Amino acid sequence: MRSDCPLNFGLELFGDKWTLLIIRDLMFFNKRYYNEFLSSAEKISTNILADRLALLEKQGFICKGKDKEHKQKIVYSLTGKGIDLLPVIIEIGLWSDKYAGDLLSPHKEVILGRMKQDREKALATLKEKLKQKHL
Amino acid sequence: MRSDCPLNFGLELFGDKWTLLIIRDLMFFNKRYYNEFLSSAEKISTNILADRLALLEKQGFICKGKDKEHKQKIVYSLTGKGIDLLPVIIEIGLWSDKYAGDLLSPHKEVILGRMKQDREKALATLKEKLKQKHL
DNA sequence: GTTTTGTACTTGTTTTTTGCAAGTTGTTGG
DNA sequence: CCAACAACTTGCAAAAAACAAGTACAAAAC
Repeated sequence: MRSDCPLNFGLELFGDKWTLLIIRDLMFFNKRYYNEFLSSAEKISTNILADRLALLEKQGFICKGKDKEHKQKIVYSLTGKGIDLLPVIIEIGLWSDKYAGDLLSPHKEVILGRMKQDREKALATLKEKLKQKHL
Repeated sequence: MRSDCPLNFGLELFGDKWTLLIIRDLMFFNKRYYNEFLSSAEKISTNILADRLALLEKQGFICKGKDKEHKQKIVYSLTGKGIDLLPVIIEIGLWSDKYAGDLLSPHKEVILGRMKQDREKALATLKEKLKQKHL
């Protein structure tokens, strides 16, 4: 580690252009399989995806599971540590909503709109849903 | 841009290991000069610092000013767009506070403690102070 | 039951970014 | 005048990312 600063601690773990996008896919787009992450809009390359999934699992943000029906499939899901990144992701979203102008998807309002109305409640509701889906 | 997702928008601008640390130095450590950023705990290298300062200015997160007394010195300060990254930085800090265990500086509690007590008020107070110092 | 497809990767190569050391240009205090 | 300072720039080696292709094994199709 480069320092004992809390911000730096987080940045060393997920301060790059890809890691939080994988978490987002798990949180908001209900993606669970390798191929689903691969086909996201940002077009992550396969070696980077494999690398980040391994790192995320190693640090305990996500965990791997077996699929009952399809033995060859591996199911990825969030841990509590991963779910707790929700406020970080939401704040980045809110900042972008303020400064990106009309460059963003119109669908953003579904989530961000509620956050602007009542942040604490909207966060709590979303976190509960994530816990039910993932833990 | 890789996509029209709000999270991705933010990550393209400050999704790396260094950019937010410079913003942090401006926000919490009252750093204003090139050499001050250079001497932070994380030891950024000089070419990366120059590159990030140029990017941050280009995107309107910070602005360059002249120092009255010392003509050779350049003063960096935050814009409103930069100040609005405060919640993002705080959320990363709160997350780290929860998961880093005892790896973090004890000084963290000065800021993070108040955030846990009354987030909205603490954020508003800090933002006001930043506006007075920078704008 | 054998070929084909699907899924989760790995490997190799090129390009880009980072990290490190040193050099450059104008400033200023003595 | 001159050494130290401040804000960079430049050059090069190392690491990481992007791109293209290949592999191993399960399952579906024929």
